[in-house]
Amino acid sequence: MEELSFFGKVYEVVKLIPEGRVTSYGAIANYLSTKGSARMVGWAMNSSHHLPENIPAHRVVNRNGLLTGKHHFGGNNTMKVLLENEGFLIENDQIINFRERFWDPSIELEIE
DNA sequence: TGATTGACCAACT
DNA sequence: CAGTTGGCCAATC
Repeated sequence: MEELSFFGKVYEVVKLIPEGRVTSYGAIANYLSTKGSARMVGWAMNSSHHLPENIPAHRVVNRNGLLTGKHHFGGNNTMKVLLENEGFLIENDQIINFRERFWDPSIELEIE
C-alpha cells in the first residue's frame, strides 16, 4: 500500500498542495529524492487526466513559474483561469508572484 | 519486444 | 552566453 509507484507518490503530493499555492515538477521530484525524474512528474500529470481522483495539476508548473502544461488543460487558458481564480498573478502565461506562492513539499512537509 | 518520447532540471561544453 | 547532453520511470509506437 505504501509501495506506491513514482506516479502514486506524485499524485499524493500534488493532492496535498494547499489552495492558493503552487509547486514545481523539480520540487516534487526532489521531495521524492529523485531529482532526475522531474520529467516523470509531468508524465504523471498527463496520466492524471484519466484518473478518478481530482488532481490539481494546475498548481504544478515548471521551475520558471511558467504554465508549461496549459495546453493539456483542455487546450485553452483553463490553467491560467484556475490559477487566477486562486489569487495568482499571471502574465504571459507566467506566474508573477510565483516565488511568494511557491510551495515546496520538502519544506512545507518538512520531516521533524 | 525494443526503441522513442514525454507538462523537467541542472550541469557541461 | 547559448546549445547540447545526461538522468530518471513509465507509456506509446
